[in-house]
Amino acid sequence: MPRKKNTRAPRPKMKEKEKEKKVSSIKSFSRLKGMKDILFDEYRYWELVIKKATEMARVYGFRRVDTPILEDARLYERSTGKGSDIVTKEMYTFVDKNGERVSLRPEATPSLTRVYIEHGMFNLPQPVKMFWLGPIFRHEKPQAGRYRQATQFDLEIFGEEGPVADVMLILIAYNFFSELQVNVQIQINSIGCEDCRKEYLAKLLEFYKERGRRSKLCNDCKKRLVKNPLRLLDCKEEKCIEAREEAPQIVDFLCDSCREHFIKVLEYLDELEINYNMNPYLVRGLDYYNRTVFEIVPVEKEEKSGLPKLALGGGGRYDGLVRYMGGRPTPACGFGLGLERTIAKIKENNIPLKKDEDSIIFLAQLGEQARRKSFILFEELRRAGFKVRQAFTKDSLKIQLEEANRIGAKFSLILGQKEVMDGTVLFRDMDSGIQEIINYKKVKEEIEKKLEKK
RNA sequence: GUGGCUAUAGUACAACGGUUAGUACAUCGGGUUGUGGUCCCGAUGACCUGGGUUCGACUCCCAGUAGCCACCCCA
Repeated sequence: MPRKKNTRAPRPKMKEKEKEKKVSSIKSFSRLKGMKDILFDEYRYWELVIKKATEMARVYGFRRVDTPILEDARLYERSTGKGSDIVTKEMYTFVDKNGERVSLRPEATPSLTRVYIEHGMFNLPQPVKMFWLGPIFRHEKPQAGRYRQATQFDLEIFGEEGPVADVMLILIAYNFFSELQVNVQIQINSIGCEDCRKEYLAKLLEFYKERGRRSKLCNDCKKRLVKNPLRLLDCKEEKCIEAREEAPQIVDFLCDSCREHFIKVLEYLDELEINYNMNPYLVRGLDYYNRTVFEIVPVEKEEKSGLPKLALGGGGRYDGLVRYMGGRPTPACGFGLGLERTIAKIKENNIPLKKDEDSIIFLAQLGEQARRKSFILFEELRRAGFKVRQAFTKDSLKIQLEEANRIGAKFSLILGQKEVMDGTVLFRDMDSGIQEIINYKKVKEEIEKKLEKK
């Protein structure tokens, strides 16, 4: 056949082109706002992070629990609480066919508390330590590090009152990040128990009501003064920050047992050499917290950051929740941390991922007979523990070798008509391009030998 | 919910008020019908939607939508 000249392909006639255009203008779908697809290479980061989370949880004796993504809306309204934005503004809530109000879970703790109660886990040896990992949903405006579907790694300890539990959680979270080479600091505070907080709140209100002070607050804070005065403390408005400087601090109002608890926590953290910062303004947005609250924030390398850093995780103690949700009085604490944000940090730090695999052996085939034989050989090698790859759907050797190259195969085994007849296999070293003929029956031994040499 | 920025092939970017909207990478094909990575040649493939200004808009204006970012809040 004569060589094709570089004649131009005839342009499609206008009509055809228009037709095509019509076809392609059919509405196509795209992701929902704030939702992300995780594709091929990206997934390697996920494997890394999930593996680390699993490992950390297991080492410290946490056992995995999964809960449904959909729950009774009231579960969250009661536990997370109407004082939180999560419930009032951000929850995905629907009415199902039976008229039940159901919600996509916005966080893990309520479900796990439900699990503890529903399955009578107070009958298990205490404490009960749960490891949970999965998607959560919050209907917010998406932004850097904020998605409507996010993934959390969450640990909860039920039935342990002592400060060791708080510390263990903080330690795990801290190690989790350290070992992923993400530099973090723990922001920590104690918001006391119901009793001491009551006293403190009274003082706090008194303080803010002093002459002129209230009028200086931002509008949100004026509302908070009535609804949720603790939250005055972590307002980011400059004037509110100014105002709080002189405000009474809750640590000064802790009752004896709360103070002792908090001090013990801090002592442990000192001994464990965990980088923490006692932050008297940290209060957290959920209703159920008491005593220890903490957040995990990234430590930036240079002074590149403005003050508000995205928290990578947060948690604390919620001793009253189990009872409040209808269970026996049970002390508890937990934390959740965001995997998307964690991965973003890992990427930011250019932490190299381990190479996918080395010493991949690619199996190429030519012709129907050879393909069948390759299938068998492939299974044999796979069972023998070799990292084999193939492209049996392809016919052309060229394309198969391209594939071998793309995935970084060390060697290719080529099996064609000729080799089938001779009972041999072509062995190709992908770096050098050197090939040799080896006996089909001795393939495994030969591969072993070659791999050792490398 | 409020505000800012952006919108061009699969991706990353150009350009222009006026016939064929460029480049790189990716993809596909060929040079090599049993040989990849390099090289060479070729091909496929895009102006977010609607309105306005204009003789003429991908370009200018407005709106919508989407994306990114910030505030709020949080993982």
